[in-house]
Amino acid sequence: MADQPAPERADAQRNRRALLEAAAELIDRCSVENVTMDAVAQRAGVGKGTVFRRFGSREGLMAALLDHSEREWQHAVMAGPPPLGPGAAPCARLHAFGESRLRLNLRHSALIRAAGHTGSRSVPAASFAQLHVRHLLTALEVPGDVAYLAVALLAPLEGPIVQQQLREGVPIERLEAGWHDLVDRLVRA
Amino acid sequence: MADQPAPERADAQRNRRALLEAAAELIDRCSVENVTMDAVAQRAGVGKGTVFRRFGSREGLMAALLDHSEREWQHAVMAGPPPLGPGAAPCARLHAFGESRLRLNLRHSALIRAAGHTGSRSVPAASFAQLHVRHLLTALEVPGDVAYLAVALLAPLEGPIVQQQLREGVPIERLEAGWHDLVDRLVRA
DNA sequence: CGTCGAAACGGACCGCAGTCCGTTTGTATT
DNA sequence: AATACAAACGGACTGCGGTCCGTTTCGACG
Repeated sequence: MADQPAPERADAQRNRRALLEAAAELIDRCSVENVTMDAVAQRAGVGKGTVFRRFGSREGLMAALLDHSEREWQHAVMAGPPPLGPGAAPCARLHAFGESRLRLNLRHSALIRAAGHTGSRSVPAASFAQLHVRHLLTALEVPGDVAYLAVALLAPLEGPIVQQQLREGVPIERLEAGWHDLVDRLVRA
Repeated sequence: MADQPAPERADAQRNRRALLEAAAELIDRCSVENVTMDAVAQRAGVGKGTVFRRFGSREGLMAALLDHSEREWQHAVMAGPPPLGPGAAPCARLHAFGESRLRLNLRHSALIRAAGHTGSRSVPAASFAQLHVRHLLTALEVPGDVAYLAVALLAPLEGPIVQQQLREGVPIERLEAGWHDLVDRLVRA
């Protein structure tokens, strides 16, 4: 099999990198929501049309940015040190996984919001988290609809829900405790 | 204690109703995302500024619309026929509750998206659902952090998550089965 | 090295959310 | 009923996301 049908022209690739870099820089200077597409285009030295050609929409651009961080995290999960990475017992990994995911979703919450539904959890490297949890649950011999259980476990870690709770004054330690408790209850069958 | 500091002027109240009605009508004619604020204002026979004065933003308007349906549902839960309403055993009510909530979130998904974070679950009649589940869990003598458990149970019923699963081809019956299964596992302690 | 087609580019242009401020209207008071 | 003031109104205006299309550039091939 060949690669994707179109290997992408050289200037296009250069522009994409320039745009991502420009966006990242602008975002860390002012906040995510204050970065305009025009500003990104200008800083990258390209026309506005180019930005939209590459990323489709503002959400698309943010999603691309997210994707990068997400990949690093995926690497930490699949090849990093235990207990998050391989080498620890499935149960310990599951506990560590939730904690890590919780913090990740929190750290990127602004970006996640800006990425909307085009975000990491839709198409691309999509439900990596889901697959991983599912895998761990299987290893733990948890019975039942493991795929659904994975979704259900992950759901309360999502950015919007976590943020809402923090806004209501729930301390983050309690959210972590909740996660661990939830895992314990479901793993015991 | 008196009412809210400002009882709201008569014309203001009239305009609010007109706007909500206009919005509802336009939404059911074309889809939610095709309804513009100008159109709503025009149909209600008021200026655009008035719309924003009343509802703050497009999201605010959508949230107000949602709020109405949400209240009806709340009434069904608190005073309607069993098993959703009072009169059934707590366990049966909890099962019925999730199913009903799932369908509700699905039915209003477009509106929920349009209402963004200003939506029902933030400030106004806020986490009614959460309180109710918490109440039922307490009645069932489920031990632990019941407030967190309520959030965790509700999370996988949220619009975005449900829609994502449907998009992946999961049939809705499986989501319902997942809910019932989850409840069973958590209630057994 | 010259030619050619496809892909990328850029920026003028459009529609809509949201703001601003001068004007109008409702209501409390005497 | 007249007055006065706060609150509501309306629509011109701004800024940004997104589109469109004529022009430029890449790179494959002879």
